[in-house]
Amino acid sequence: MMMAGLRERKKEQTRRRISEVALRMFDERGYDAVTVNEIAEAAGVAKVTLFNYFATKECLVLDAVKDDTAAIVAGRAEGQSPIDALRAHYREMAGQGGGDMDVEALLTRIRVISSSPALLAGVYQAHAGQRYELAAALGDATKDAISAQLMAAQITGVITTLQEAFFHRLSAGVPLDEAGRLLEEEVELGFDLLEHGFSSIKGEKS
Amino acid sequence: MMMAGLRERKKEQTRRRISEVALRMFDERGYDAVTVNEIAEAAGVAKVTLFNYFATKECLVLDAVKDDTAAIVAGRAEGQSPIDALRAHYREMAGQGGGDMDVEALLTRIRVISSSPALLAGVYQAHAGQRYELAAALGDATKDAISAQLMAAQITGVITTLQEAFFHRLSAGVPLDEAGRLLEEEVELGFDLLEHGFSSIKGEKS
DNA sequence: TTCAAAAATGTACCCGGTACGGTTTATGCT
DNA sequence: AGCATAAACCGTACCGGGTACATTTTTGAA
Repeated sequence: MMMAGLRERKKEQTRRRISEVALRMFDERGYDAVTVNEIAEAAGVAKVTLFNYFATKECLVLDAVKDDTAAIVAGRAEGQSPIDALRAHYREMAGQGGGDMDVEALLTRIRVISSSPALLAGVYQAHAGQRYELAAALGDATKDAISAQLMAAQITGVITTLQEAFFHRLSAGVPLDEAGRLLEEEVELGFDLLEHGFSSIKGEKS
Repeated sequence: MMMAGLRERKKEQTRRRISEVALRMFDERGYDAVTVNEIAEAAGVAKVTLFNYFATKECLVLDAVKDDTAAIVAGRAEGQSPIDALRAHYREMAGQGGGDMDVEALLTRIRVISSSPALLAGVYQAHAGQRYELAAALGDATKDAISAQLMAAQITGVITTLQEAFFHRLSAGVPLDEAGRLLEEEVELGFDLLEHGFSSIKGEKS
């Protein structure tokens, strides 16, 4: 009988502990200045065990971050265009301002990531992965492969940019609800750009 | 008097030798399977010297690769829109099929890069850097910062995708001139997408 | 209680990259 | 030509991330 084991719970618990300890240490002393040995010791495990939970040092910070545009496109309602599905999703997401998320933890995570070139590189890599997945998901609804790839690249670029702007504001001290409101506007702007192109706002310099 | 020294020539020569040796070894045995010690030994220099020429192992392959969309935008003709300048540049580039480039060397470079996750990560990082520079260059011509960033992200995405498709074809054995012809079409497609949006080709499934 | 599987561990090692101190070599000046 | 200087080069030792391996501890279930 597989009774939602105690084992599994302990594992998740250990994993969380390692991750939290690491994030706190990174935040206090900087990503590069903290060694995995120190993290392991502080978390009360061996180095090998740490690498058993997290494949790399980067993963200690980045494993918790994931976006899944491809899934949104693949799971869209019948007859809905991919771009509409994505716009609806991010519109809602911006509206509720994240909702159930732990703002404190998120902020330190952002702080750590954005102050480390190595971690930023990891983020870029993740984006590239998303781009490929999204292109595959778009493949069915577009007339050819290259169009799907081009659209996927543009969409991923826009979403990435929106996220960055949002996080940047949070880091700068803008309150969550105000950042959410700004994000709502920018989501519309971004998706309008995707749907209608640069020519729709060309030369409208304020 | 700075008379184009023998020293400088030797340096460039050494640098090239290291780079060429490294690329060949990577191509033969795989990026991860070759150590920098081996490269240094094969090139007849000390490991320290190698790292004096190339900051990291990645740089041995990636230092030769660079694109400069920001410069194209910054140096565009009076009254020309950024997007027009970029389209013109890549149109011409595709037309002459690279022209003076060494196809053989380029191909092995592509082969090495695309078969190594570490190198691909480096490429993605470079793209991100380009995105920031392009956003800065676009900043003057757009109505606000976020629009510039969104456009830069879309443009970078499109150019990246076009490059990837082109290189992918070359790797697959498509002759250079044919790949160039296909690229020409796709450049127009990509920039049309940027200018007029997805709605302009929506539902045109062939 | 007992036993097999899973998890954790310690050790030793590899590789990329850096610090340091000493040696060669080109260069510019006399 | 000869000499001083600064640049390039080198060997060595070291650090930190990551892995292989053999061993021990823990855990779930019979």
